[in-house]
Amino acid sequence: MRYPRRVPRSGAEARRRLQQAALELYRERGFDQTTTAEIAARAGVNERTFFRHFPDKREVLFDGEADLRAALARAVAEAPADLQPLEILLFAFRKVERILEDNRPFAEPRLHVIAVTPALRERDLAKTASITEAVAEALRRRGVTDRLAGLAAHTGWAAFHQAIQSWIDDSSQSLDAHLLQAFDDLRALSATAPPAQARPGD
Amino acid sequence: MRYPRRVPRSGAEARRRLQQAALELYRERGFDQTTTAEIAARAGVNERTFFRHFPDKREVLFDGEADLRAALARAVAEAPADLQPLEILLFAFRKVERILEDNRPFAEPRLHVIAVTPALRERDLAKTASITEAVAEALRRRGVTDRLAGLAAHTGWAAFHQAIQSWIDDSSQSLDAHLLQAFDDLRALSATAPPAQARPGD
DNA sequence: CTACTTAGTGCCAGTCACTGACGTAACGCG
DNA sequence: CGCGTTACGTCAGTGACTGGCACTAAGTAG
Repeated sequence: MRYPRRVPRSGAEARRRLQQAALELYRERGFDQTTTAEIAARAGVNERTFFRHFPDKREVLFDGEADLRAALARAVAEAPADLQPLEILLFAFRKVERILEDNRPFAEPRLHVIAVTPALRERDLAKTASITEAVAEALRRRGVTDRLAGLAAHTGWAAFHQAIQSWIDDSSQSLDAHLLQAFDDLRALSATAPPAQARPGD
Repeated sequence: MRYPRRVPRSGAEARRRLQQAALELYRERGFDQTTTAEIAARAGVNERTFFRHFPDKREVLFDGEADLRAALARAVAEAPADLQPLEILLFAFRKVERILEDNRPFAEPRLHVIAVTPALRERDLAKTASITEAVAEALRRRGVTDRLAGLAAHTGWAAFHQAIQSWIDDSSQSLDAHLLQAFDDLRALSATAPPAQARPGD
């Protein structure tokens, strides 16, 4: 009787409850000190149901990354044709900022838990890599050279990541402002790039 | 009696045997289809001993990353004083190339297993992040701005990583040649960086 | 040669993440 | 109302990982 009868058996409902319960417990007593059984209990479902909705204990905090990835890939594809690789990325990041800004109430505690939990940081890095690869692929579809696409995606994401961190630390400015700042930094960095060198193979 | 009596009880010995056995089994039947008990059995030790040498089933393939991290940090610290951030990194990467080149016989199958195993790719990304952070810290110690250091480390590592991939795919050229190529690409990318923009906050 | 110390190991019991199989309750539809 | 589909509960397992304790092979001091 732990499951409210009035609630329709929607699946999405249990899913949301599990995510909420997991985030709460991870914050209260830490990721390692939380069992999947406890999460399920707080969400009012069976432990088995937890694993029907999420492949593992970590993934419960990483829902929606697929959406971000898809949105970024689409934004890259739709960017104006006359832009250079990094300009395309700046355009794309600015276009998906809203997804993060609207999600801040959930995103902030989530980022905190991830930051203090090695296992979750690992998963976060994997998600980042997945997104970066999707962005690189989107760039290639626009005709950007193979090697250059991967490099640009990594570099651009580094700036984006930098912006998000600054935004979390200093919410007095918008994420957009932090993003533009980060790309300015990137420009400064580029200005100090090492000069071309003679290669042994040449 | 599975443990040869002539072999001194050195610890390092068992450690090496476990690494070898793990790599073999992961290649033969896959990471997920291999149990830690099987690894221990092939190495001629108890399963418990496996976990005394390695914190988990993955880490057995990631020994030595700490050495690479330390070597890179040292190389960054010892780079000529008049270099710019990315020049410092190129200098540092060229200095530690040998570590990878000497290890190729072990590194190649290892990279293959990692490439086809999601769980191992995750751990690999975590190691990469750890190294990147150490490099950024080393840059900061040289007086590089906080934000710039992280950005430079990420960007530089992206080039290094790119070089390693190219090197694995095409061993006809040295790792050094691939590395110089990657940094040339980086320079080309920099040349197309988006121009400074007016920021709302200004 | 003995006693003491230290490191590396074997063995055992236990927790917990995760899975497969099977039965059941809640819908959606004709 | 019957009926298929979907989400869920229950149970029995496998395997990664841990703590505790005893044992054995060194080295070291006396």
